[in-house]
Amino acid sequence: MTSTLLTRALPAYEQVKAFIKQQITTGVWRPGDNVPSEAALQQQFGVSRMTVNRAVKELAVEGVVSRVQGSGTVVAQLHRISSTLEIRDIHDEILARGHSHSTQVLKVESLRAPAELARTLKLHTGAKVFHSVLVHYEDGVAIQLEDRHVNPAAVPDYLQADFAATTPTRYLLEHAPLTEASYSIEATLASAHEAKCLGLKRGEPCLVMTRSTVSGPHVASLVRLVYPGMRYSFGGKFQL
Amino acid sequence: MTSTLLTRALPAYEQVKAFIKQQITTGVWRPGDNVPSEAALQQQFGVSRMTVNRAVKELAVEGVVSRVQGSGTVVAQLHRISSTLEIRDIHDEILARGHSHSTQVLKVESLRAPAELARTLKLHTGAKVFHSVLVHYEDGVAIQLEDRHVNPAAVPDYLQADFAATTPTRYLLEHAPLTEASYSIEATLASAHEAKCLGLKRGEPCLVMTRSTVSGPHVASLVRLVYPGMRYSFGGKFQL
DNA sequence: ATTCTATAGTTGTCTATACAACTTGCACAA
DNA sequence: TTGTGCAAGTTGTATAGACAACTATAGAAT
Repeated sequence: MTSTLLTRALPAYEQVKAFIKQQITTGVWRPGDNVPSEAALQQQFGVSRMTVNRAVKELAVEGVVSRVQGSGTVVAQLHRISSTLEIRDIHDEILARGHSHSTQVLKVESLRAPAELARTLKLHTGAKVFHSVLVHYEDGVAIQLEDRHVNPAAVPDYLQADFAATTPTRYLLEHAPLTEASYSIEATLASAHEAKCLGLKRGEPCLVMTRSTVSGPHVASLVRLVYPGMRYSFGGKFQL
Repeated sequence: MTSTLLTRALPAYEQVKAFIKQQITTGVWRPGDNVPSEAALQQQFGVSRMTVNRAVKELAVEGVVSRVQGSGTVVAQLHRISSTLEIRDIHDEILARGHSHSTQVLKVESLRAPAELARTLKLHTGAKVFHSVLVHYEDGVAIQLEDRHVNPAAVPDYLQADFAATTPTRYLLEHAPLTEASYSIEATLASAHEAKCLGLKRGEPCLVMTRSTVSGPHVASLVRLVYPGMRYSFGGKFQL
């Protein structure tokens, strides 16, 4: 019986990537320095150019190096913390943490859009807009206030959904395929109403994520997610 | 003279990507559905398998589809907002916005690490640690309080730097090649001292980023960046 | 019924080659 | 001096083929 290798041989392109990353992390190559051309690396490693190309191209996608056609490859100036923020159902998210999720539906209604809301949803002022307000609980503790406006043109049956069984996020992902989204995160103080819903004292800090999603031709949804500042944080990691 | 095409023909692999994304955004293929095999797409588009492979592989990296060797490709369940958070010098960042940057150095010192700090820097309690506190101004308005602890083993000459001329971030990026970093963002209230430094009223909300960086074998730096909540936000965008 | 085996189908890696697209520097002409 | 064009070097795209690695399934053997 042959012994099993604990560390398998890395694919050739991974070895090239590892070499380049090592040169950078050890400070041999510094930001702005030239990286050898594909032809040079090809000779050095004895592999085909396509293999070298894959290695360097992937490093470019990761933001480690920067390439210019016709000119060459250099070590990137700024290192990116590439954090992938997922749009996922808070129901699944809480269950994945091994906790229980419950929802309180505060409001499900149809209303006429005031000017600013109409602008972000690309509708006319006074157009019909759906509106839902929910509080999500993790093991009985309020963790998110979800105040959402939905474009009826994109999701006509939104008001018929049962938000005790299906979260608005899930309903939207299933009924309005996502094509585009943008978000911003900021710190604010809880308003009286928000504090009451989340069980906070007035004046406690909150993390607020505002997110708008596009589905096909429509701006489908504009949502304001309020998290208790002391009980929630966004995090990420970067590794060269 | 030949007329210039405004929209150039897309590369073949981009056309394949566009087709797949279109099937998803129009709802023809839903999350969990099978994506045709590379052989099938190869026939459909009349291109080589490598070209199809590139297209689908890139979509997998982007999180649009999910692949399993031997099994096949399916439309990914959750769509990711992939936001790249850059570690960059706040000096450059402010200048890039066309504003002026100035710095006030509040503290540059060496101290003995208390237990918790020592733990995160992977040092012994009581070990020597460098400490710097600065306030950064954008057009004269305080925008960031930077409270930083640095591992002398990673950056021995940190205290000799002139932080009026070079920001700590820049100094560290140049003297301690970055290999790893992790961060977390949360909302808190400004402490009395922080409020004073940033020119806020006590009790105003702040966005706090805590970040630790690794350079080679050392945990190089632990920094706490406090932003006035009303004047700063993190944002990002996703596009299928 | 259960387990094993062969096989077909799928994705992962790699090669050798070719041409296109772009940048840069240099020689040369106006 | 200025600009034009050329050549060399570099990255971008694409092909046809090959084998490896893995999965799922159907059929054979136990």
